[in-house]
Amino acid sequence: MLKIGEFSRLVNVPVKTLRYYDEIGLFKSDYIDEQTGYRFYSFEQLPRLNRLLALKDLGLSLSQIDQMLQEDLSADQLRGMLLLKQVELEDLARDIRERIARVGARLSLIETEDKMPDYEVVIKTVEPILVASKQEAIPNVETIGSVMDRLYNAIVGHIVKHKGQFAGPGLTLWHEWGENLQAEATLPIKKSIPEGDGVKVQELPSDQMACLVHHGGFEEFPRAYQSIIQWIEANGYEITGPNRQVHLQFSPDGNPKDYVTEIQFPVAKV
Amino acid sequence: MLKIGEFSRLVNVPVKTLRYYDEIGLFKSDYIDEQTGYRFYSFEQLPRLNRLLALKDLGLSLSQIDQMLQEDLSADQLRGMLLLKQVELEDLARDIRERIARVGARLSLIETEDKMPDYEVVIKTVEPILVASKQEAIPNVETIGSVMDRLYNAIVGHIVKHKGQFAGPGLTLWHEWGENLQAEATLPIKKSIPEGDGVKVQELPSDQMACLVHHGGFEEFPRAYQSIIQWIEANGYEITGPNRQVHLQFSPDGNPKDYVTEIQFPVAKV
DNA sequence: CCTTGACTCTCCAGTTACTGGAAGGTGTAT
DNA sequence: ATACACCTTCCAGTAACTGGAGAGTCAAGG
Repeated sequence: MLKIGEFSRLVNVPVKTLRYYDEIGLFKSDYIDEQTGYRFYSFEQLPRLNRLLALKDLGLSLSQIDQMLQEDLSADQLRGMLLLKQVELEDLARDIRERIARVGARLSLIETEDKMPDYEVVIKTVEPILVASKQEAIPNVETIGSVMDRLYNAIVGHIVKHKGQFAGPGLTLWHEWGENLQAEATLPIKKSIPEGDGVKVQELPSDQMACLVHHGGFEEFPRAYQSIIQWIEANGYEITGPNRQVHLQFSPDGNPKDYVTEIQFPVAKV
Repeated sequence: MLKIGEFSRLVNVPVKTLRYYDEIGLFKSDYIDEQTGYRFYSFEQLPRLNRLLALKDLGLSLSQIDQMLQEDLSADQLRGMLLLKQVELEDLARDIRERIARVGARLSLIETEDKMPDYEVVIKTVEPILVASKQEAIPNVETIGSVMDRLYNAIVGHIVKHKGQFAGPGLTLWHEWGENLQAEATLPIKKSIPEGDGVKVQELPSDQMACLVHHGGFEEFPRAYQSIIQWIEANGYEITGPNRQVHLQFSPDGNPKDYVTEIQFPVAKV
């Protein structure tokens, strides 16, 4: 019989921890002196504790270990739990590899700019959203403003006509870049309304998005776009669809300095 | 101005979490209505929150993030914190790889034996320990018992002669295997005593040990040795010195069934 | 105007696997 | 007798939330 301190030294487990395991019933002392309350441990307990430590070493939680230390567990059940843990660990390993890559990307940004990056890109999953939308080609860049005005006015008119309810800030989808630029103006609505007037009603799907918030007018967009695209490449994602501009703060006659726009690119891990 | 729920949806962060960040002062709401206590958030706060989320994504703790969000941090300080995090993550990644390997090793043990292994091997660091010892060659295996008896008796005699105090169970070191087997019997002592009678006094160094506890007589040792050596190989360690047998429970005239012996091999990661 | 339902508030408890400390009892060596 | 190491219980704290109770707020619909 060993006192807790002796046993602690033998197995290299802190006294506090042994008392804790005793308390939660995971590993009870062999015998307790009723007078003094002193715990006593025996050598016969070593195999159980060693198995416990070995399982802990694998990264199992104490409650899982508690289950696995039950005598009547079949080899198949043990196998199952270990396989599960293996998968879990591999997921974790992947997570950490990605994290290391992200830290590296940020470090190299700091190296080049000698400060934190101007734009922060975050990955988030957007909810599906019901919208009324209208699409049109943009012949050349100067006309963007007027085309968008026209599109949004048409949609607003259509929604009002059908007594639809608005459900949030408008967002613009950009379908094709380069020669034939296609913009789709959309307005979220609460309930479906009939289509017509060139206005479509659709549910934008839930998707994983790389997002960036831009404050200010549209003339500074190129830098923002460059940042987000650079980030997407540096972090091992690829663009999987049309990007969105969410007009969080916007009014056609407001001060462009106050505009707040979120740029979103649907992405997937390469 | 957005209510907490709207802001929560916008940034994809649970309301509870926003309140928590507010409470700990990491990310305060822009304005609080004094009547209702409602929190309100503004678009201007998005950059800070996005930076926060990006840093969290790197695996930094909230208090580290809090520091990094201070405006007046130099690029060098940022770099330092990120480099630190990088090292930490790489350590963690290594840990997890090893853990995956251990889970794999245990799974293959279960595959071959269809149950948990008989012996559990644990890695622990042993404390340095002062011992009186005597070494001798073992001409052939049959004589082990008598030689060990003689060695231990000699050491006990020497310690008693110098009024030394015993400090724990004896342990035997095995120096050379195969042709010329060398055994060193040792007894821990509290304070140093003079050498003599062929008895050496030395401090066994602290070391990382692969350990296994065996209950019963010596005739079952081969299986125990086989288990521990197999484990050491399967888990990517190598043996770096003489192994020890710690005689936790032993008396020359006792019942061998009650013996408890811990077998320890000093090891290092390959 | 009243009700309903969606939101919001604060406060408290629980999560994991311990760790630290206080206050008090026990065992052994000098 | 008195140190001193060791043991006991109980309470608090860790990190980053999450869940729930109980109560107040707001907008829409009847």
